Amino acid sequence: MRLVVSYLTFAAQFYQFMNTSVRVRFAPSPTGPLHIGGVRTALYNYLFARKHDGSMILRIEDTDQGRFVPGAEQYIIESLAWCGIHFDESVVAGGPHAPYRQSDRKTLYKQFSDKLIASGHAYYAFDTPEELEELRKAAEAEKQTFTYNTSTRKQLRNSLTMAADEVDKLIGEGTAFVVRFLIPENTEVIMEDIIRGKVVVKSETLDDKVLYKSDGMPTYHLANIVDDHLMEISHVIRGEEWLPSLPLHVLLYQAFGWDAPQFAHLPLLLKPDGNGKLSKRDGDRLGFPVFPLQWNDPKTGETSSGYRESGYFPDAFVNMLALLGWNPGTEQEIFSMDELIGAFSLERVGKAGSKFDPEKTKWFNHQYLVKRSDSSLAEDFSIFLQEKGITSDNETITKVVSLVKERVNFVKEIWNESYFFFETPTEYDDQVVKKRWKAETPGLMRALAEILATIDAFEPSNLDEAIKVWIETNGYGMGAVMNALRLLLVGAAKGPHLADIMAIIGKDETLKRISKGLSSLPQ
RNA sequence: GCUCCCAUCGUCUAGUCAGGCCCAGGACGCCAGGUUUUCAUCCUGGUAACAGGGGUUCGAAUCCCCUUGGGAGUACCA
Repeated sequence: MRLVVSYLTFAAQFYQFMNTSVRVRFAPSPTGPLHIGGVRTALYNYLFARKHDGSMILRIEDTDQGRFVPGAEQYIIESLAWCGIHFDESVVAGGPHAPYRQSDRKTLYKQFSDKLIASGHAYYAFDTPEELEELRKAAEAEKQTFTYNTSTRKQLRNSLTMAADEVDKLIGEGTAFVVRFLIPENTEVIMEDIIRGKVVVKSETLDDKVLYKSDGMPTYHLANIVDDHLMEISHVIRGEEWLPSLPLHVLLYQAFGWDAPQFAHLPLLLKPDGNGKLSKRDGDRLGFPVFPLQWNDPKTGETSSGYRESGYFPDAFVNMLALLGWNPGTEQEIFSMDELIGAFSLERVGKAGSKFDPEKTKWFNHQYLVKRSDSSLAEDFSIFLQEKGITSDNETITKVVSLVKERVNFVKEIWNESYFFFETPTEYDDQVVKKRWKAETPGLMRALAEILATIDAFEPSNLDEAIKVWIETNGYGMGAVMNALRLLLVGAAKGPHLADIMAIIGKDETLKRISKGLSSLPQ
């Protein structure tokens, strides 16, 4: 007969009824830069917390001393801050459950490991990594997988197979040991996931995971459960890669006699082409950032590009990420953080992985760029101008920005669409010359220059009117005149309305460009 | 291999829980046309999907089963 174990305790359900506060955590490991999948997990946690007036906690899970990467923790904090994801409790802000870095909580975990041993839910194991490695290899040679579980633990060196005094002796001598969880036999672990529904696993397919390492540190599994319990986490929202660990975690809560939080396992972010989890290499290969901020690896010296440095607005980036795997069920696509908070629900998170689309990400940035005020855009753009050694007044830059912003996705692209406002053309596009610069054009341009010279107020409306009258009076073709004029003023077949260009560069510059062009182009 | 998860246009997705309103809607991309003094924007239109097979049902994208495909996990990593 199977013993049915369900983590779905009444208390967990009561969180809703009792209006007990929602408390969620983002718990990254500082082993490198946080990639956009991690940012999305943090974002969903944040949206959920804010939506329910709950608390958002940042906990650093650095129980693997061998994988510590200097700067990674700071990177994570800075990245999330850039995204507008703020924490109520964290290594920086502190909080009622401090410390929030697991390495700083090290001494805490042993008592919980001991407790599990005392209650018979865990045991000591003395097998060395080398011995286990050998067993794995041997199994692999026979196309099998070695698993430390019900079927093998009776043959291994642990407190299940050894006499109590021998175990005591070994430990007393300082022999290295780990603590393993004793997976119960013949049990069905029944789990409830907010996104996936009911998931059932037979306990004998699970293995006796290490809870406490020989270096005196807990593994992720132990530390995670202990801290989530101690920190009173109500909902665990994390990536789908953790789903296979859920049975263990549920069993752990049971072993401790604790109420488990509710779980929600998010679908993964997949590479844009083909299949598989999005990775750093995909970004390099396909030319888009996979990290929020630029990252300089302290070990390899390698630099990875970031969304911030690539010119993305944080709110556009967040908006894009929010819609990857979640949707509001309406046709709205542009959301501020506050709107996301209002609309978000875990029930509307999909189950299937989402392929990341760099093109749509650019579209989002375009939407935000167009929406941004001309003056704030001008402020950003003037930094690019300064770098190019170009000086111009704010009013001009603002006007220029307003004329070209519809055409670009990024602030840095404004230059390509507006350089001719700041620089006199030095060369003329061959194709355009061929197409627009006819034998009669020079005469036309000279005559036009004379007309323009008589206009004092270089305003778009005046210019349009004067040119129109002149063209109509003389029976010229609008295209013949304007395209040639554009060639002289811009040097290419591009740019906004000509009168707007002339009004901004002014009368002197306009006339100068015409005469300069006339002297360098064929007569 | 084993365990678990997943499956609608090229991509993100609506619709699936409560079967008919769906010969499947929106967005990105792409293509065409229109507006325009250029380019772009913009507007209009188009392209394009229920993985396959069985059931259940008067009726299935929606429910069930199988197959196929994809993903994740399988460490003294998280």
